[in-house]
Amino acid sequence: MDVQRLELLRELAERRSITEVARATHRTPSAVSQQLKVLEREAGLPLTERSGRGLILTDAGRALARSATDVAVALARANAVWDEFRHHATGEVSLVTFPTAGEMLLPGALQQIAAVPGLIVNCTDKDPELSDFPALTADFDIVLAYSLRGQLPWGGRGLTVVPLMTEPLDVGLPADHRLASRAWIGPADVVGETWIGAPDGYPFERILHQIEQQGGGRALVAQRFADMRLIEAFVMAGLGIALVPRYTWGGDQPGRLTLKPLRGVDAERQIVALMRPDRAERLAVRTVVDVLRAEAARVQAEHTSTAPPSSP
Amino acid sequence: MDVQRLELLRELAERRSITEVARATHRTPSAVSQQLKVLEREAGLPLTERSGRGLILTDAGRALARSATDVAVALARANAVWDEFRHHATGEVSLVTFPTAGEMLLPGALQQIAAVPGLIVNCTDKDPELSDFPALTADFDIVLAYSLRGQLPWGGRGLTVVPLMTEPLDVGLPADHRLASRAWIGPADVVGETWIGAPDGYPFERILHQIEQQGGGRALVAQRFADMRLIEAFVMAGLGIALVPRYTWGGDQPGRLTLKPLRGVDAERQIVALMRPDRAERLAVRTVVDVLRAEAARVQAEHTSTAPPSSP
DNA sequence: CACATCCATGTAGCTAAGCTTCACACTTAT
DNA sequence: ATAAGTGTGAAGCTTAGCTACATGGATGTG
Repeated sequence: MDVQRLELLRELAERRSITEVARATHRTPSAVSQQLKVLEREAGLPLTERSGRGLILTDAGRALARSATDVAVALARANAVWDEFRHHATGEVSLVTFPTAGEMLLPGALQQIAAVPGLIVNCTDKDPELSDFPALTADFDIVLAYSLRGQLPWGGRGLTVVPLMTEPLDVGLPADHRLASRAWIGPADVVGETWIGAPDGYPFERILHQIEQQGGGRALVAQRFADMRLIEAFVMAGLGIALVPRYTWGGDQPGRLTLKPLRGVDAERQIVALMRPDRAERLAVRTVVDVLRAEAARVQAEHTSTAPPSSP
Repeated sequence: MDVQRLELLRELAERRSITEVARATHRTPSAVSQQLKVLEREAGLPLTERSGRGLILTDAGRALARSATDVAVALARANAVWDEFRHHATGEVSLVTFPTAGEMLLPGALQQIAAVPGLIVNCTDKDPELSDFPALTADFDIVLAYSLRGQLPWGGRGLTVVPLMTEPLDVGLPADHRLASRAWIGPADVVGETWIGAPDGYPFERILHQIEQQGGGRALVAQRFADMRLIEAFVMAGLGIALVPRYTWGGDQPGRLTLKPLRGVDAERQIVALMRPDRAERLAVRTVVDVLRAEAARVQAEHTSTAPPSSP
């Protein structure tokens, strides 16, 4: 019933391999194996089973790992208590983001965080196609993730989810496009267009499918890019139109690219912070998340009041 | 942030002295002092303060101790999880009771518990006058306690309270008493009587005061005893009347002592199991409490159906 | 006022838990 | 078949945390 051992079991439940757990906890695989063995002996029943050259957890093992999370949460909360007593959220916080959210939120957020002494935030970006968002919570304190409405991939995993904002997805058009003077756009207007899409597996594809269904036709996807800057360049060159997140759009080249809201299709993405519940309790982590929420609200307010996309 | 150390701090919060904590945890005072020192250094601010030759906790220390309880609860719950997987509540459970509840509940309960292999229950009794019920939870897993309605002494301490039963307090009369044929009794009927009371400090005294207020007079308390058997003997000898818990009464001497319900006065006591929240999570403890609840319900049902005190 | 007592806390040393290193068995890919 | 991945075991070392003993204040008591 030692906490360290329970923690190891929990890591094993997430990382599926003793070698990975050892790497993550800066230990030898042998040490991890020995500790899990002790835990198993204490428990009195097998917690793991060999499967191929790896191993998997038994039902008992999974159940114990689940309650190990509660222990970790309580422990992290205790830690937060004395951080609050000292009035400073200290320590390092690691964060991954997908590119567009990072561009939109992180510069402003980190400027505010710089004012907090002793709080260090390490940011990285990862391409959302390659990455399984929930899995990243094992290695990062905060994972900025997005999902389209209706699909909620991070429900049953026991992760803490903090919504930051919901961002409309508009249609990006070159300034000289035939639809550039319209206030908004419906599926039928654009179903025949040439599109600059996202690679397979990106959730944006689902919206394109919706457009096809609602509009009654097939959208021609000429190119598939992950980088939004690249997509915008293609649109401005007149090589196609694309779905563009409204707030993320820098508005860099006024006159060469305009955004039109899409009606009749549920085109929104929800941007959230994803965390392991114990890490979410850390005062340093909570502080960063609060700043992110405020920054997201600021961005959203700025766009809705000053610059509706129909009349830039 | 080690759990062992947090546990020590929590013990210190309850026992107010390092020596006592050392005794309770089977350690040397020096060892306890060293560990608390480490914890203090980790926390970065003082957790204790010297006060006379002892010491007291600072605000930070108390706050940390509180959250240490949550950690202990989570840990105990994890422990219960694998106990449930093994389908047997094992281990030792210690229990204190006040005499009357012990007589009423424990024999039946322990007979049932004997059927559970590996579950050992150690019982003791303590006189309720001498004992501060909440304080006993530091040394016993389960504390059987009682309180009169309205007064709830175990509210803010963060203890787990499981109600077992509410027991009416009747008036015990000798069989040849002038009121022995009445179906029930009001305050005015008995305010002038000679009473066999409880020692000062017992909550029963409050009910006697209520009777005096409602009845308009003064009750003459001839003797004060704590032992219920003794009180009953005095009543049967015609030396006075007394408040007798209805279900506790053995009914030993039919015809020599009768119980009459008291109307117009809120004469009930609530019998509860009092536990430290982490101990309450242990499967073995929960099992014992469940048996106690069932036994209490059985006793109550038996009395209300077969033997209303007005017609024995 | 000295004395005994009770408390917390330091110092020295020992024990044992938990780590690393190395070696081995086993399973899958090339 | 060889190589590279997996988890596990035995031997040894490091160190966290304990005991034993000694010390310094604070509180009663002759």
